[in-house]
Amino acid sequence: MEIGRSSLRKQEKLRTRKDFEALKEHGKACRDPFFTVLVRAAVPDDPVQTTRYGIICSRKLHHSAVVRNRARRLITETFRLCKEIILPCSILVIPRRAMFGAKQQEVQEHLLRTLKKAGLTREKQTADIQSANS
RNA sequence: UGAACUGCAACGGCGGCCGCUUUGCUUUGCAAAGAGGAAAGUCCGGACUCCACAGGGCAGGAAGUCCUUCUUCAAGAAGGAUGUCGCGGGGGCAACCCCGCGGGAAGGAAAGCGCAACAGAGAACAGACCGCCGACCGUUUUCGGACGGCCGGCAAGGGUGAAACGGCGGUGUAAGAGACCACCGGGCUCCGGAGCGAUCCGGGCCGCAUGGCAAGCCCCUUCCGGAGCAAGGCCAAAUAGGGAACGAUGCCGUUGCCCGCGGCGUUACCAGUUCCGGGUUCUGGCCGCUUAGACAGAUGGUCGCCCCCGCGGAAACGCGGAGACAGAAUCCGGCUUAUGUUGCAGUUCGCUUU
RNA sequence: GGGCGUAUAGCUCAGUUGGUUAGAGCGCCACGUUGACAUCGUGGAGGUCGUAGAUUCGAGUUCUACUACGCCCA
Repeated sequence: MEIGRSSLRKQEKLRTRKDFEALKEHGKACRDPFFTVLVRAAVPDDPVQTTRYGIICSRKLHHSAVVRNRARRLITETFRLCKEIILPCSILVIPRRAMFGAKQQEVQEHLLRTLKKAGLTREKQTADIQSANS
């Protein structure tokens, strides 16, 4: 597995209002200085077992659309680069004000640390693959 | 040559790797296209769509000097002109005049209504506080007059105010006053001339009687039917089958209101029209929808080089930093607001040289 | 995206056709009353009227632009 050679499709995004409401109600919250993450393990009866993500970046966080767009794009890019080492689940990321102005590497660092805290990274289970690739 | 301000124009360039949206094709991929001057605020106008008509009146809204051009329903933009206001300079005792530069929601104040606090005697065809003058009475007297009271005349001086009912000099008078005169200013539905026109110039008349505010009401001229892509059209699914109004001098729609116009039918259940409620939902899909065209929302991430700045260095170069304001959602045009760097042009100021 | 509305004391609101010093209730502070508290009484503090510009002699009020907050739509 090599990081940086993956694509994202529409199926990997949370698209309906039901998905967002379910995550807001039943998701497990993990807080970070950069963002709040709501995670929920994949539905057992779902045969696809994909990792799906969503972002909430409302006008309340920042009035400038440019700043909000950059936050969204950085998070999307981080998911694209790191999706192979994340277990199948639904992730909802809500950026916080401290994240505005950060670089992509910093966002990736914070997101992986938060997901590792939640026990959703594949690092331990696939340590041999990681070492073999590196 | 430097600084400040104003206006206009362009916005980082190239390449590697990974990736996103749409379209097309010979479909495990390839090719093409992919944010702005403000995309913003939503302040205006138009296109477009619907409301079975768009007709009339009232209300409401927008614009407002003149000419030309662009545009053209209307707004709006550019250039020039006129008047006004502000600043600077000059003239004049002053009122005011002349010249230069600059500003813009620049119609009408003798159609009418309204307002002007406080101060001040008086604030709109006003006004006698301090004053000036005269007659009479009283006291006093150095016989010039002074003081007090009362009656009357006077808008010249002081003082108040944002604004005090033309300015200045003279004649005149008891004192004064456009009461009268010269000059200046002002007004006129007067006359003549110039100009397409706003308007200007000259003459005459008016002694000056009606000054300010219309981003107060209002009047005049021109224009505007209403709502807006969540407009609207087609298809599908689901829920409910509940409540209210309506029986033609009635209800609903059409514009806020009226007229007018259109729809609804008579057996009171059913059915119908409209409204409310309920259900579904980022409306379920497609069209509208775009040589960018999304519908959890694409136009990105990272690396290298060249541009810009700072430091070190003779240089090559090394290190660090910065590239503003800001992201389409039916489209187009205008206005306003946010803005860094570079280039060009204009104005003002400083320095140097001739 | 489109169409509207509001902003005045810590809170909820008044403020007339522009006019002197912007008011009311609750709250707050001090004093009195009480052994102490509540209640009550007296007094007081607290306002760049959301921001800036314009009109005017003079803007909470009129006009323009901006900011913040809120409501509606099929």
